[in-house]
Amino acid sequence: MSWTDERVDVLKKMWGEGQSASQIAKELGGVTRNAVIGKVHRLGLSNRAGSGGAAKTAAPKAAAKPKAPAKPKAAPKKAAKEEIQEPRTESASPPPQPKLPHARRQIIPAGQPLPPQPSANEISPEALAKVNEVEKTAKKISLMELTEKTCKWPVGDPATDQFWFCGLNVQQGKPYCEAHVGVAFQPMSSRRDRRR
DNA sequence: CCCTGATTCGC
DNA sequence: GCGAATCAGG
Repeated sequence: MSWTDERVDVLKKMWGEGQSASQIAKELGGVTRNAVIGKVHRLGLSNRAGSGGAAKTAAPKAAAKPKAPAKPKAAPKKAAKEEIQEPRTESASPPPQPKLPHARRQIIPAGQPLPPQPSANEISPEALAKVNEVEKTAKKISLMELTEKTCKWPVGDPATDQFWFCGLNVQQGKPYCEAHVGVAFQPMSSRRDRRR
């Protein structure tokens, strides 16, 4: 596959939306995430920030990279050195789309085998909000569609057909997606043992 | 281990 | 220009 206009377009769009390189690669098909990233760089839109910013996983790395290759697979040539990078102040990036802060609380029929919802009053509002968001965009997969990589967070009442599993990509290792991990695994904070 | 993006460099 | 390999961080 080559980078046709349309494909580049999709790339730009998705990258602008904050999609990950791998996601974009999957979407486009025929390319790996490396290809996507490489293209992104060549297009000059490496960082999605731009405004004065604070790039979390980008900036501070730009420097010399003294490799000590134990695998002389390629002759370590000294490539042209990039002098000083000019932090262009371009603002061609599309404005982020803040979701409406709908505090829509959905009353769940409270089955029994509901996920470990630790007294839903001490969960950080942040996490809850996030979960609510997620449940809107969840893939809503069935039991049999669960895989090692799908969030296994159940939603709805198992007794009704209004039941499904989140199905989003799991956070890594964990059984839930990031959002659900947030409410499922509450750190042991705010749980002060006021007893006694 | 999974994932991310960043960089290098042979092609 | 392209992207695999690699690096570096979470």
